Amino acid sequence: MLSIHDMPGHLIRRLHQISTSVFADRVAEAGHDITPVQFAALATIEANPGIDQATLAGLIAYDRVTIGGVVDRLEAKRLLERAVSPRDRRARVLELTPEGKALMAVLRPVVVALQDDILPGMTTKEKTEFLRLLAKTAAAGNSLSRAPLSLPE
Amino acid sequence: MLSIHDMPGHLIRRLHQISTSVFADRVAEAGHDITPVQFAALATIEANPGIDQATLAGLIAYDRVTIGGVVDRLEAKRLLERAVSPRDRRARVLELTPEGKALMAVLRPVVVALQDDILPGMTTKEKTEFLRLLAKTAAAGNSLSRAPLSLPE
DNA sequence: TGATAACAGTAAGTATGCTAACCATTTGCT
DNA sequence: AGCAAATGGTTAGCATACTTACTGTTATCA
Repeated sequence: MLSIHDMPGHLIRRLHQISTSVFADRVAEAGHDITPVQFAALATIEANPGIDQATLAGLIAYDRVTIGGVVDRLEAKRLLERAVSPRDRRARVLELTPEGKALMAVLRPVVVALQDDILPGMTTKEKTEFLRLLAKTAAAGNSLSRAPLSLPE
Repeated sequence: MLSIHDMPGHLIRRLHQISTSVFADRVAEAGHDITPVQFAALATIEANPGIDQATLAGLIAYDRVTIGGVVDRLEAKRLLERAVSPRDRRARVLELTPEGKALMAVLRPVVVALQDDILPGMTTKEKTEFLRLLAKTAAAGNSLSRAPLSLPE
């Protein structure tokens, strides 16, 4: 009898829960209030200034509606600016504000550092192997997700 | 420069996203409308009739508030019954209804079967190793989570 | 050119998954 | 017994993370 506790789906959820909890703790310790998706959005906009919301959603694998809400909140925090695209009046182009860039400069090392703490209880070797398989299966299952990763051509 | 796409936290979220998507697809194909946490709650109540909400929350590693809402919806669907505990008037004891039991009889094999599809792109050997490490790290990180797994003594 | 399909964004609605605060009840301790 | 602490549940509030449906704009192609 396969118990809930041994099912891959349940274990993945648990690990995700641990991951987001560690993220929240470390970011709060650093004195900031940013969620994982907000960080992902800011990092992607910083690397792709002028990106529109739909492309951003594809790059970080979220649906457009969720990203619309995330961008709302980042705009309210004055971390980014949103403007109608001059090339396509449907689209909104995004840019980090100076405050957004300053926050990323502070937060990026914090977030990079905490990545090492979200896979506890494994040896370095095991961690490497786990990450290899994790990347492999996430890539293989991409199209199964509701909001697949979509890189612009 | 560690990109978002290579960070463990992001990859774990992606896999979780794939996992919940596969779950929703398979359950919908079977003609039902049950979420992962609803299934976990029903399975745990079935195995522990008369369990109270707080203990249930601990067994499936959710906070009490979330489980309160999940139980609300399962009660509204007539899949379980909630009653004041005769031994502790604070607590609510939970039991599956006949409909709840019938649903579990149908759904359990579906959910067990779909577990095999949420880790695509890996060989059988890799899958086994991945699951071993997944269980290991989820156990090691249990206390880091906001809602740790808590087994009654 | 003119219909029509595709696409960007948003509104409304639902379910998770939390925090903080609160009430009622029970437990533990003196 | 009496009282403080702990516990079970709920309310309110917030941020994901979706679905469906709609508006407005752009692209396609007959």
